[in-house]
Amino acid sequence: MARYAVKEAEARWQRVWQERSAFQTLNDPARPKFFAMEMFPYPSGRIHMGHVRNYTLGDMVARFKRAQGFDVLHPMGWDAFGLPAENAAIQRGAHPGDWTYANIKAMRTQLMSMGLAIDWEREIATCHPQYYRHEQKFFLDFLKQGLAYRKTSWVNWDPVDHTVLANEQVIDGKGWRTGAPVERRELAQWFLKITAYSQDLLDALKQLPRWPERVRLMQENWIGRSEGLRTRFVLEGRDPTDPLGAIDIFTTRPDTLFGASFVAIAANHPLAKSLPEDLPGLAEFHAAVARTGTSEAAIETAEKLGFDTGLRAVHPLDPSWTVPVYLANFVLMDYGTGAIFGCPAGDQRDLEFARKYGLPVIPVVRPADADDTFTIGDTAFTDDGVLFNSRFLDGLPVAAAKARVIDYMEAAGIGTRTVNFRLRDWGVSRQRYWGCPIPVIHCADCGIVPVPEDQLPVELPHDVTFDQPGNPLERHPTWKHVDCPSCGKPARRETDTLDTFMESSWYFLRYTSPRDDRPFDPVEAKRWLPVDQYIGGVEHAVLHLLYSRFFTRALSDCGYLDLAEPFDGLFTQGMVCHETYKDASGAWLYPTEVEKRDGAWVKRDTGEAVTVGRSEKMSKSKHNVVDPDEIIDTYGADAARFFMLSDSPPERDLDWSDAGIEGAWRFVQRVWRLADEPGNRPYAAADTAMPEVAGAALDLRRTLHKTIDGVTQAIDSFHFNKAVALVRTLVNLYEDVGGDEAGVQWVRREVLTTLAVLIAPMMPHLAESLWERLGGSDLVCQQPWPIATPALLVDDTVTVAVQVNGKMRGTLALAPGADQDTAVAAALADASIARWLDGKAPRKVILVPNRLLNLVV
RNA sequence: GGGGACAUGGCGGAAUCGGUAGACGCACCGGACUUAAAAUCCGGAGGCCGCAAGGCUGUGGGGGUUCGAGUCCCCCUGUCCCUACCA
Repeated sequence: MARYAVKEAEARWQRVWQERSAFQTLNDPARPKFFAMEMFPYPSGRIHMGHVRNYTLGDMVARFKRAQGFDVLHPMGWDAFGLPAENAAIQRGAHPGDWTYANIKAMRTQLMSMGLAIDWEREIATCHPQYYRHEQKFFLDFLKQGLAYRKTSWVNWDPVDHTVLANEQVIDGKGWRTGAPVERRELAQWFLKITAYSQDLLDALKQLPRWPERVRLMQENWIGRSEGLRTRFVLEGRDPTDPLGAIDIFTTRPDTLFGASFVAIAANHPLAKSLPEDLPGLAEFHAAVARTGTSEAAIETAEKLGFDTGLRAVHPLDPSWTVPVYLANFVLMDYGTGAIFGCPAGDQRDLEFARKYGLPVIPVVRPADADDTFTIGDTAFTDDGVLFNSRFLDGLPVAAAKARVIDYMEAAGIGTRTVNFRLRDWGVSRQRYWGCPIPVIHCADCGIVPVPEDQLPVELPHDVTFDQPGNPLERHPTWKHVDCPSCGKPARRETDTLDTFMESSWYFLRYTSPRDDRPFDPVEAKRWLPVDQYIGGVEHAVLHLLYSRFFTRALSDCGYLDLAEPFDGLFTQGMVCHETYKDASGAWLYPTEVEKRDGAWVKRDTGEAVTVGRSEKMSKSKHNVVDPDEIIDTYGADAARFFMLSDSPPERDLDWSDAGIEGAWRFVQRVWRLADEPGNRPYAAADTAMPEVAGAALDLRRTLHKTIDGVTQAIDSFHFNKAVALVRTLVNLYEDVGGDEAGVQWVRREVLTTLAVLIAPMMPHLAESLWERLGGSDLVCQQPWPIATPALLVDDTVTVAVQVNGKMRGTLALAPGADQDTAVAAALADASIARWLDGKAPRKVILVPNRLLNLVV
């Protein structure tokens, strides 16, 4: 039996598509536009299964929309700056630029072998000066608009290598390369004022109905709007007008002010920095803080530590009441004012702190059904309740007490109702080489001087070395030494580069006119944006997507465009997982190193027993990866794509398995045989007039049109696995219908030609081969999407489920739309149903037309 | 620590609005073809009881609402993702 020669066919169609520029953006204003975009890859060197899934999903949408008549923009590019290129330079001696461009070349070839309907003429790489020069211009605009500024913040510092480490490079508090305990250091860095848009970024989430609910929720919580009170605790014996004479605090629980037992400030609060360094225990406290990483998880899970400064602060509502002032490692300078008041009775963290340092616990809110003898044990009371021990707030519920105390304090001029956001400004400085240079110059006399726009781009120097740790830009003999553009005296270039999230915050704009001298052509951007369908991993749910939303607003405010939201539709795909394997020594094994022999997993070469672990996200560290190249080489791109679309819904994790890809491959072969080997299932020649279609032929035809309808809806709603199931069901029925009457033959041709178009977004190469074999004109990727005939979507009879007292007792075949009396009569006439009624008449009847009949006796 | 999700046969999943649970596929079992195997084709199957007809039971665990719950509500358990310098 002749197999479908997958490799030859796929290579041939890819060549044909390229020769005919089949996927070039049409730029046809008569058609509605559709911007389909997947998250662009980091050029690591080889595509992985996550990429295959992402681009398969995107290609499905792009090809489907193209068939539906849209002018589709479906581009590809490279998120080409980043840490791995520098690691490669350190480990292998390769230049980050050379390494990156070689990787792009290799990965482009791999992506092309997937047969994606991409307009490759719009390809971009963010490490190219023609890309990042525009980003530098944006930075200068942000600087002018006050959206970029400098301040100090903490970084992870490796004391041996003398370099800044990414959170990822800190493992159990130690530097990944040196193993030395990481220290926190304060460094002056560049920030973008994303907080200027906090409220707008929050409000606009409501206008993104085509985003997953969970992503909107995560962003909402990330922005973290909270309403509360800002007030101050004056330090005992100090002048309240002195900047260090009082502590400003923000609280969302002003109702619990009468339960205050301490004030806590961040370790890097200005007041903390003003303390005498020789206070006993202070150095130890700071050392402990410095040992904690800078990540949120590290800070929040660290043991709560405090240091009593010996200072006392006066309660804002009672001049005779003072509380101690502590430094605390859980108070963050970036949130609110960097200082809190502690009410142990109403906050679990405060309670633990109070117990640890022997501070009083004054209960101020009690459950509504408790009396004033209510006390706090080892759990703070954080629910709604009634105020007590709280003077003029006594007896009020929490919400009323909040309003009352804020009103009182505003009237007295000792507090302000304030909105606070958890969102912090975006730190964009990186002390690294392989990123976009920040276009400013530091001059001893003039301060920070922007690089004049006619001198952009500030290009990275190519001649850098990675033989010693730290930023090569710092060590470069000449690069950073420039004359001040303002006064002409010797000055120093900024050696920090930009966070790589900067490049991904505007690449969708560049795609609309990738070779323009400007960042983008405003006319093109206006036509194409927003992106109609953006597809990528849920791991980007907060950061990348929020930064892009901010960037679009910031660019609009700088006059580049008039748009707030860059992504109209968002889809977040699940991860690709695979079983894990370990040998007896606990070393991870690659799937290619193991095999199943007599029902047990063993190492392929030695036969040694292998432990099979649960399926986890494919990762190099656990070796549970499958190489897409090998899969495409063995089974073809169509089978790989079809498997990616089968079974698992796109938003869920997908388990890669050999059995799954083999099943997909078998289906490719099976579909091909339908057309190539008609055998006892002959189909009509092209242009045959329609004969009478009845019986099995009509059933098949009805199924075809239901399939068209179902597949269309399934693709529209991202239920690609259901689209696949419908296609398979159609093929199953096709194979079940025998005979060679004219009607059957005619319907067979209708099914096959329609099938070619329906599967084209899933298995584009097979679809072309099928189309060609059937004698279709042009290419199947140029065919319009089929439309179901409504009359063929309804059946002669419907199956109605019959329940007695809510239990399934049988089914009835009824005419569509049969009324209650007809249905009940039919049920009573059916002995297998009637016997459950015990001869009684139904007391209540529930009919769901065409679906269900429930008789209650 | 905080935030977000998920849980249905041996496995991945389907069930559009609260209305026939298990579509479709994988694995498995039996059969055909073959010297044999592969491929292909035909048939079977949630579990328990039963020769069968059929019955009972069943969507992580516990409770509730309803004529009817995988779906809605409350509580619990487990797993995964994100947590601001990985991208």
